[in-house]
Amino acid sequence: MSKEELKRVSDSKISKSIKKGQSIFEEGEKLNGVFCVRAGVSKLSKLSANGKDQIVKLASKGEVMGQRSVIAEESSNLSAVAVSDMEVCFIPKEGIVDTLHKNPDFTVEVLRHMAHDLREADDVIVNMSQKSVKQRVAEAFLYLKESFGEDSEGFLSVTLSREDIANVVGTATESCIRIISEFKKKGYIKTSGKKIGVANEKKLRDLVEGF
Amino acid sequence: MSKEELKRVSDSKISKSIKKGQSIFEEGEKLNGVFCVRAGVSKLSKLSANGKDQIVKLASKGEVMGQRSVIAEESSNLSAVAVSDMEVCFIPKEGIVDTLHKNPDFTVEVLRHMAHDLREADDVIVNMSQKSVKQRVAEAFLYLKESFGEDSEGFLSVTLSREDIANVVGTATESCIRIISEFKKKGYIKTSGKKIGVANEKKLRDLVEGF
DNA sequence: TTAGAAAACTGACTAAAATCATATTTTTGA
DNA sequence: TCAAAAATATGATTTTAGTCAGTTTTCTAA
Repeated sequence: MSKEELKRVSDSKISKSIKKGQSIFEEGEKLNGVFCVRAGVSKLSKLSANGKDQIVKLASKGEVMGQRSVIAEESSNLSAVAVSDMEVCFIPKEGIVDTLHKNPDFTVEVLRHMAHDLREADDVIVNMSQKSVKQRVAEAFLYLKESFGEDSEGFLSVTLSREDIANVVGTATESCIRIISEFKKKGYIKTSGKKIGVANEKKLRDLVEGF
Repeated sequence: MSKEELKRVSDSKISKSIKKGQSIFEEGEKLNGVFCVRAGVSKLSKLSANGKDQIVKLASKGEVMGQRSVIAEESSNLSAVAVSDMEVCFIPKEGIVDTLHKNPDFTVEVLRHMAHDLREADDVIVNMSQKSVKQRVAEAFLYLKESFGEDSEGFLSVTLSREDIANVVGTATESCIRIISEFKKKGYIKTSGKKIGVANEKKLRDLVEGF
């Protein structure tokens, strides 16, 4: 499109407000379109057999949710729930499938994007299986800082509950809390209410690298 | 293409023999084409910081390796090593990129395929983070049986070393061996030399589901 | 504003898996 | 065919993370 065309399509649609905690779509649901995030952050998660949610991805402004399912013509393998108040717009399936077949450049663009997502997914697999919970928590904070930025006081712009952080990392909430306490005590991070900020990026990085 | 066109392109190329254990491409390498597997099985793995390989995918007949990197125009995030003697053929980048822009149906086909891979990757992430090592080992055997079949005597067609199995599952080799011994003792699997066969599929399935 | 609920936290204990050490078996190449 | 190397196996121990139980703090809605 790519950027321009997507923007045009997106702008033409009515944007919808979603309150924090509200669901956008559910695992198993048939999606008849994709959702573009205009503002706010959504968690994309999958329920595991033991009843825990695993957060696979966080989507923020400019990102598209549900395209995998629409393209593969499968029901969604993930649920999307707002982590903060959001603005999203909806693009119906027909328009997309149509464009995919008519505009090769757009399709290649989408393909590239998905190739990138796949690489990220590979990286997550390796992290999950080869790194300790402590390393993964450290990495999560670095990722949140890098991807969503921080406010004027150096706190992460996205505020996740401890449970959500645990679900990103793939660990028990209590374990996650313990590690957060430890990091705080060691001065790697700082907290203010629910807000968390990276205080010593180098130390966190060293930890992730295994030092 | 799609099937036909891919086959045509593929057939026109010289197929190359790869001996078991030989490398096809390395992590970080720039690929100027993709590899189609004609025969045999290859492991696609990524080296983690602690020096262990994580096997992300096993590719067999009909599967294409390296397309993610070629499409995203990035160097490969994975290494490919033959797990058995193989026949592979090489399709140069140019031909692919060209076709992608000229043949939208082909591109959509590739896109669908990648969407599918992405879903599988999401599932792996959840398994890795939410299931026990024992469950993952059980799942690995079921996956190997389902994906690559078994011989006339009921042994898995792909023979992986214990270390490779451990690297698929994301665990220490010793832990993997212990679990294999346990499964054998309980009659869930049978072995004959290096060969492993599923002996009680139901029990393995129950274990994966958490019973 | 305040009671009740939810989230965050802490401690004690248990279970799972990694690590280290070493033995045994299998494979391989000279 | 035989010695060395690699793979497989097993035991003992330690580390890591999960579970359970209970407390404190924070948030929320009547």
